[in-house]
Amino acid sequence: MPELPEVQTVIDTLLPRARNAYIVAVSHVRADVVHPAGFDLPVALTGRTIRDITRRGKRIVFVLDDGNRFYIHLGMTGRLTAAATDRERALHTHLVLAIRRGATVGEIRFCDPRRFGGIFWLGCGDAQDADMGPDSLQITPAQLLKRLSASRRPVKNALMDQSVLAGLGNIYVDESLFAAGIHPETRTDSLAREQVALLCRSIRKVLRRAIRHRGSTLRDYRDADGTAGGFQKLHRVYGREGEACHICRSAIQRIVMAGRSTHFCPACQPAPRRAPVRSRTRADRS
DNA sequence: GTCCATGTTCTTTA
DNA sequence: CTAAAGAACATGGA
Repeated sequence: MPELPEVQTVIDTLLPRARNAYIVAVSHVRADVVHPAGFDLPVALTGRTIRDITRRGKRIVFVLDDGNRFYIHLGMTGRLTAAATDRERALHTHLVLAIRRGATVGEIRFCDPRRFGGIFWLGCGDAQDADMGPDSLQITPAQLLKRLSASRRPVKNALMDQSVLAGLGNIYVDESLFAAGIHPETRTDSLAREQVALLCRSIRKVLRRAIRHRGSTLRDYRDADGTAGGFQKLHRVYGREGEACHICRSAIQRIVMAGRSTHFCPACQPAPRRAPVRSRTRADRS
């Protein structure tokens, strides 16, 4: 469930309990969530201190006192929580860090039923995110224009691609396109410069607002304290198929793009004039 | 039993 | 060749 606002909220709630925490022990490691395969996480982490936790796209990056880093990706159903040692452990808990801060002890737990998430060791090298686009909270109109004009895909598909722009997922792409009044099937190479600039502002605005409301909880997502988010109540299109658009009262539509549910207002986000999304046919190429 | 789900990566197709 | 579409991954809820 976690897109940028949820990941940021997890970090914001985890940091007060984890910064400068000493890792006493590492347990409940499920081998197939650790990358690279076979990496000895207990050896690397036991006795280290967590200096900081930062975010890059949807990645939660832990910075250790020895200069090494690793990140946790929550995938679809991952949860990262701070819990009292004696509190019952959830099913599908795949990593537990026993920590001590001064006189306070506790645990950081990673739980992920579907196991689409994982723990990724980075070491201390540079260029640890070379395959990722600019962060969605920092993106500038010029950067976005450059990235989008490099492809001819529907804008929805391009925005879902983490190498184009890091941090957006299915919910916030739909919400951002609605905020910008752009139909998801619009091809990126047909977006005007001003549309891209508006989209850029919309993305940042939607994300900041979602963070303010502590993310969207549809089912699984919780912050590090176990608290649900509130932004799902403020979604304008996501999950609102058939309901009235808050702006124009038209019925919100749902289609499938890139294998994902895609929601938009047919009036506020007018369909592209030429060649919508469909794949090219033999006749098109001749 | 069916379909669907907040994500990423590998494979196949065009 | 590259770009993009599609399938696969694993679990649970409706």
